[in-house]
Amino acid sequence: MNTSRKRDYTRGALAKASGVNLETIRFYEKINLMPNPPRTSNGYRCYSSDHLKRLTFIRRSRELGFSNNEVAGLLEMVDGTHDCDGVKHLALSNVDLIAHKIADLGKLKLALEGMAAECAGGETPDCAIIDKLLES
Amino acid sequence: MNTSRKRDYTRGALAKASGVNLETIRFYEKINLMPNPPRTSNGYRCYSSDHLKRLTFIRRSRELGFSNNEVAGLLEMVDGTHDCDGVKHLALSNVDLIAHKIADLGKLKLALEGMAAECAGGETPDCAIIDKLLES
DNA sequence: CTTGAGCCTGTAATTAATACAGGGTTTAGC
DNA sequence: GCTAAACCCTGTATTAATTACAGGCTCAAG
Repeated sequence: MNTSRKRDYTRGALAKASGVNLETIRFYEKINLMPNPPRTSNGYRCYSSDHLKRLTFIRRSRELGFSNNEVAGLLEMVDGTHDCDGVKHLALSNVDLIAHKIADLGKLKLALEGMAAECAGGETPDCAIIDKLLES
Repeated sequence: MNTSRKRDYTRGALAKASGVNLETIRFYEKINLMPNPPRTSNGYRCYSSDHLKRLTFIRRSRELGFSNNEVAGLLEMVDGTHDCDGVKHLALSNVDLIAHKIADLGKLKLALEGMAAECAGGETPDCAIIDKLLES
């Protein structure tokens, strides 16, 4: 057994393991997303697998579009009794936001594709499509 | 007909008409997304409907997730200052960019929806979303 | 004529990082 | 045992994209 009993990480090791930038870890410490870790005798930060878990949670949440403030809220729920309704509501409101962005991007993509097609002639492009986007 | 013949806007009026913050207009001027407008005798900025059009385009593009730098590229296309080949290339590379963004957002949306679907809601002690974010 | 709204300028604060500068330590090679 | 690279520490500065504020002018209404 003894697959990984209380492995320690330096800041650099934690950065590699979590996929979070070295400096960003210190930043998260400053804004209290991450706790002040214990230090070794030489003053180096000494992280545990719990820290790795928490930091990975933060990274994933950020990648899903949660702001640092929202992540702080999620972490509070992780730490305490998590209020499932609150989490779900936050997730779904982000889904709405993303869906809207996707729809808008689709429209602009069509407009740009149309414009590119008109550019094929070799003359100065007619910006009718962009104009249309401007008017709407 | 004379629906709107060369209406002038103050900075405040332009802000209201475009939906862009008053201060942001000055900022766009500083980073050259917006031109230095003519001034009235008292030094006030004097905008036209062309400025409004351009600023609205910038706002929409920003809302669609383009960086200010990317918006600058889009505006070059709108201005038609480039030869057709350059314009077409820029347009198509932006289409790629948008397609990529759409794909990424689609993945995010699926991930969030999947997590939310597994979440029972209510005040149950376990939250599927948080569990997923905590997974090793 | 005197408020107050609106304009002007330059600078500071905000969010979410990232990048130094100028040090101290640790480890790997010779 | 010694040197040099690699890694850690701190604090501060920079980035992007705004937004806010301080300290003044000016214009329109009562």
